[in-house]
Amino acid sequence: MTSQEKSPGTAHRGPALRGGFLLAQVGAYASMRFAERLEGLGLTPSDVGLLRMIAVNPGQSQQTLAQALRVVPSRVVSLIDDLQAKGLVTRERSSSDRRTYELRLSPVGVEAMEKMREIGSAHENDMMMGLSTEERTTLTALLAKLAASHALAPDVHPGYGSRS
Amino acid sequence: MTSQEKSPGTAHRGPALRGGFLLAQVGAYASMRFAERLEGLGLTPSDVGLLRMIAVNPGQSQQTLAQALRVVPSRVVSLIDDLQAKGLVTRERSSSDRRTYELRLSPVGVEAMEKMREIGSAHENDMMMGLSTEERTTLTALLAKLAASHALAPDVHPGYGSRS
DNA sequence: TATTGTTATACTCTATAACTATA
DNA sequence: TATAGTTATAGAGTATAACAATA
Repeated sequence: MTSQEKSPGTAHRGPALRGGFLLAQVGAYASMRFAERLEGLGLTPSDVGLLRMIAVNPGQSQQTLAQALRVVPSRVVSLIDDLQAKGLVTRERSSSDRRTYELRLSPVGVEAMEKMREIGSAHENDMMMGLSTEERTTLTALLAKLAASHALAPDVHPGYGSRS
Repeated sequence: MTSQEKSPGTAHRGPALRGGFLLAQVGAYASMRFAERLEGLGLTPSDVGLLRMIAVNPGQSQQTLAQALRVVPSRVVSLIDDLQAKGLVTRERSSSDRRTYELRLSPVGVEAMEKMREIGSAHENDMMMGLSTEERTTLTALLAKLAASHALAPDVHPGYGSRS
């Protein structure tokens, strides 16, 4: 009903091809919108992921983090540098192995996590706006199933680097 | 059933928060896998999107393309430079306005489109592997609904640049 | 004077490799 | 000798701004 000129481009390609593209398209859009919301907080999506990893597993070393995120250790350095400069994360030399740091959220970091949760909630509502409650549940379940079938780690966004 | 140590991180956060993250996570994964498949063809996901826009609307100018992709014109220059260097796209001065080029696929470009279609199809199957036929249909429909509700252009992946 | 395409430039992100301190 | 973290450097990707040709 919308094709006025000769332009195809709207309704070509069968369902066999659309799913992968839609996944990438909607996913990139979701990331973009989330990043926009975070700007107000002075954080990037990477920061958020990192903070969550630290919150979930306090005392972790940078190496451990690098492996979990599938990122090069030097990348973690600058990421944590930022977070520390913002006062969200503390680095403390481990007493058992003084080569490593123990990473923890500062009180400010804990507050930031709370704000992030609110932002995440608003983002979720905004993203899902067009779907009914039941549809949201279905979509989330299907996405979770897909994530599981590809062995995607529950909390790791594969967008920290290009390292496989 | 998988939480062995004290580590949470698997089952926290209610359904109210997971959808947006899953969208971004699975979407980024889909993009990554698609990019990997394209490497064999010597193309990037951007190239593919561009080729498709040109295939759908032959004779377009670079400006038109830049607007459709929401990218700065200079970006289109280097993107098309690449495609032309690979022999996939032709630039021809428009006879009505000699400032502009008319962009078209070369015969090689048309062949490449065919290979891309195969790659896309294989990618789709791989991505959806974990879902039944019915589930795939449901997921695709829900994603399409989401895309429509956010007014995402049917064929434009929002990943060409940072320009809103 | 306005528009299309181009070039030159700079900035951001990320990886690689060499280095220091500790084990 | 091996490992954690760091620094320096380089490459890719992308935007901005100045510019030439055409309108």
